[in-house]
Amino acid sequence: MAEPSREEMLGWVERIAKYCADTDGLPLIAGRILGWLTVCDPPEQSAAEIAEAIGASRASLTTNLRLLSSVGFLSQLTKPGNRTVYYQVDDDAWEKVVQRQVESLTSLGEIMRDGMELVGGSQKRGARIRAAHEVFGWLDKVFANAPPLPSAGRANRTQKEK
Amino acid sequence: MAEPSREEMLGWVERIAKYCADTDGLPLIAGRILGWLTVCDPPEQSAAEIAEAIGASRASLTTNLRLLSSVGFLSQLTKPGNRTVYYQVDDDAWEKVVQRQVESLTSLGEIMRDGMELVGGSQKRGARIRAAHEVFGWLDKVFANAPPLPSAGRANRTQKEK
DNA sequence: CAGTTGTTTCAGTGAAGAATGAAGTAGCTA
DNA sequence: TAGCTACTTCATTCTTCACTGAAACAACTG
Repeated sequence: MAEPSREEMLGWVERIAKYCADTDGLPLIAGRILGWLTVCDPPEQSAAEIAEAIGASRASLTTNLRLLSSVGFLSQLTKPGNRTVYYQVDDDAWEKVVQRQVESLTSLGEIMRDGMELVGGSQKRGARIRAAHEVFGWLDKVFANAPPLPSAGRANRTQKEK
Repeated sequence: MAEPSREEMLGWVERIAKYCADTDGLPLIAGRILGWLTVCDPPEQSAAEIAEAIGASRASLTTNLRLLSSVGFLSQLTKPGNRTVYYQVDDDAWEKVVQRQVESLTSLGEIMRDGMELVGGSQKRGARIRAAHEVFGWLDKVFANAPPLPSAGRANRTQKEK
């Protein structure tokens, strides 16, 4: 298996960044960081290295690394006798992305439930919202029947590497 | 069942609008329109009526009504001997919202597949992206096992009311 | 042909926020 | 203590975009 070229990797990173920006409202640079850290070698990288790779300023890196860490997508890693902080993506970062999307749908379902209560689902005027509400009932069912997430099998060995 | 007060309705509309703006990147006013049309009485309303209800300018209404129509969330309705155009939400508008979210996740899954191909999922450096990829495999399975959408039962009787 | 009504276009305003350079801070080394 | 080096904060620039008022437009009525 040939090593991927830097260009190929950056192309892929850019797709990820675009996705994050478009659908998650994340800053472009945050998306690039996330993308880069999922394919780079080695997995842990300093802010400076990342900045160089994706072509962003250090200041931006500070801001966005904090953002990603606070949401729990990244973990930090320090090495003895070295002031540099290394960052790496959590193994289940992307799972969190998915979970967040699913949860947001769930919350929309709750709003619909409230709406139905508000206008009375049985009346004529409730037809539209009743249709909407059914969709979320369907969604609930889909996830109720779902197999457990893959991460359930993986212990949370992220972070701790004693 | 008591009629909901205008205030209650507007409060609910605002929740919907916030959701749409936050997670779908829709303009606030578009979200308000969508929300209002989901609970208003009667279901079909003129641009002027909507503008009055949600407190927006007619110009904004034009813009956002076109936006919502182009995405297929609204349908238009005219009455003989009346120049006014009435708008109403499609019965499956909210289903489309859900579908769009799901599709966006699917597309993310494709990006991950490409990424794994890029770095080689078997190598050490592929551990992170392999974990990500598994999540999307899981997602696929979840929807593969899913019951059909409720709209499959409902004929598309929107639009046509002969 | 005027007059009325409903809708659309257009240019402008304001606000939000991404990204940066430069200055500042903190920790290690000699 | 002086001098690096890694990182952070701050103030600023720049862009984007929702929203609006005013004017233009189109269709119908008498």
